[in-house]
Amino acid sequence: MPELPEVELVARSLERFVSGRVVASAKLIRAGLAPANTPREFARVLRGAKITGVGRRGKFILINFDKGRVLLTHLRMTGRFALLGEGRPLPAHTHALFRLEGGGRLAFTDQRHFGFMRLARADELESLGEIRKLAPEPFSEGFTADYLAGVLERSRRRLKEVLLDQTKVTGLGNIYAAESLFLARANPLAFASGLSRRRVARLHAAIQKVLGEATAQGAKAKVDPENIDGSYFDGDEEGRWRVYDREGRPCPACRARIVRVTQAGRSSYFCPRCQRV
DNA sequence: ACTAAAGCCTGGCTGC
DNA sequence: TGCAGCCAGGCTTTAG
Repeated sequence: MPELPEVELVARSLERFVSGRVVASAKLIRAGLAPANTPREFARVLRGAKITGVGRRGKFILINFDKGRVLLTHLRMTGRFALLGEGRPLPAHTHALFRLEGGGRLAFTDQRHFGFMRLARADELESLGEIRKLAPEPFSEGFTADYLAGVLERSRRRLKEVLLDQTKVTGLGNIYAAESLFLARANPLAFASGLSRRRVARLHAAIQKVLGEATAQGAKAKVDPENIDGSYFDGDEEGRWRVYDREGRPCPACRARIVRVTQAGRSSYFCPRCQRV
């Protein structure tokens, strides 16, 4: 159920735990996980392939192999990896399994079957539909306040819907979008094109602050190799988010009650006083 | 081109 | 307690 900071943590964890390892055998257990590949191709290409590094683009994890191959993985809501020691039972909902030379297995599990894999040639990565359409990374040179202003100006949708559109801004999901809007004191229901230039600049800064802080927290997290799902928070859930999932609770800034509305089929949370339309 | 709504799945929680 | 209905941090596809 990860957004950019969680995906980043999963990528870094995989880098740490399995980079340099060689796949002894790979099995696509649920073929629908990787619709662009056949289970046979999956097994054939990955057998003997060495994991040379693990990266991230948007919410996609990129597992790079020698032989010029890359495995795109999207966790969607419930995808996760598990590195299993010898003799450990296979977790429930395992949809792909990689046996590693020298011992151990890497399992991809996904309770809700929303996750996605695609084995591709590294040289075609940028041309793949999944990657090509993505907006600039939030911490790249391309993601400036000017860029964001342009995107918002041209949209007829409401602010939060644009923030969730990965072709406009990458990495935000429902939670960090809500938190970013709160920090920027911007209303999720406001029309994107109506935002003042000043507020766009605040929103741009808020997105980087929210994602940056979460990513930094993730970098310090202790990760269980058997449960690589990007979770990094080990504190008291109360107070974890400023507005997300806090309907009826006091706004941390002004004590007004947080409101929840349904927007594009998802919950949006905001402070009606701090985040006026 | 753009946007809105339905659809993909399973499981946990809520309210009757 | 049993169960229907709702909800879940994502994205694609279809329809307009």
